[in-house]
Amino acid sequence: MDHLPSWLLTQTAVHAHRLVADGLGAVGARGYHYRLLRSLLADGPASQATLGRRTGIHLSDLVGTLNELEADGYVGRSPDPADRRRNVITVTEAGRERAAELAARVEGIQDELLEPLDADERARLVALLGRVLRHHQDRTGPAAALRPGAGS
Amino acid sequence: MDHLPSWLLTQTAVHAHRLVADGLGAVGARGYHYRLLRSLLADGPASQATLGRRTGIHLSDLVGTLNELEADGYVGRSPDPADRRRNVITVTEAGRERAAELAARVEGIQDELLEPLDADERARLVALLGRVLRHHQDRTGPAAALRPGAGS
DNA sequence: AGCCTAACATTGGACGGGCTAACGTTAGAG
DNA sequence: CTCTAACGTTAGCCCGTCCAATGTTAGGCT
Repeated sequence: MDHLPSWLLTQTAVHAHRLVADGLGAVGARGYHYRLLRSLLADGPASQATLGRRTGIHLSDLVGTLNELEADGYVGRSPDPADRRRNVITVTEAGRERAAELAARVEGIQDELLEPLDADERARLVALLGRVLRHHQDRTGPAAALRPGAGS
Repeated sequence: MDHLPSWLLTQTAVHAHRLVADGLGAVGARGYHYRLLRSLLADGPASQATLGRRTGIHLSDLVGTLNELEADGYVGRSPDPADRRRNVITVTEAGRERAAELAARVEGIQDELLEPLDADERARLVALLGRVLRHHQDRTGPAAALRPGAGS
């Protein structure tokens, strides 16, 4: 059991996830909040649909998460005048600060997570994981993004 | 986002998990089934409590999972004559075959998961993950196992 | 103009893995 | 003989992921 790559990966991820969830949970946030704020700041305001594509968060989950962020005043939801189907999501000033706060916490957690590894090893691990991840994203990721026209 | 170790780890784990879940799901099994059968064959029959400690599966989840395995005739649940609090879990012959079936599937999936990596890189990844995992297991694992008397 | 398809936002639900809390039973130590 | 602790079970929560169905709006095709 303890040498199966899939086991190692998922179990280590459990710990990583717990660290992050605890770190964010301590200030009343969770992963989705961070992901969304990040994406909004990095790539600008967007409709919920495009936001979902950018972050990989399901549309149905976006609704609730944005409700939370909106309730706390971190994002604004305004109907797109050019296309009334869309809600344009923007980050407020408070959201900017919130993003910085969460980013700092998440950043600090990386160190805790990789504590037993030195800088070189960390880089190697990141590189290896990156390759595996990209490989599988290329198989299922884009397909999911273009879901409707996937088959063609 | 795409360089944070915790992100890489959890996202890659999502893919790994999906591969395993699909592979096992195709024959009506899931991760817990495999874990339990493995542990029972490797380390022998055990009570549910010790089984939980060995596999890291929560006692409350064990109940249902063992119900499933028992219903399919893969394990037997018999009260321990020496300690009537305990249920001794044993693997049936069908369970042995089932374990082999699941092991084969899981084994095959490792290749799919690590496809973009050569043998050397796979070994390195496994080694790095193993170290990180052990590090965190030593911090939270035993504490969880000894939960009741943890503080003392 | 009209229709029909597709994109959009939303709701309600499911699932798997991990967890907590509570309860009754049984062992075993004091 | 009592009191503590381990055991099994049930019920339920959380987070992240995903599916199905609904109603609305845009836009292409005819």
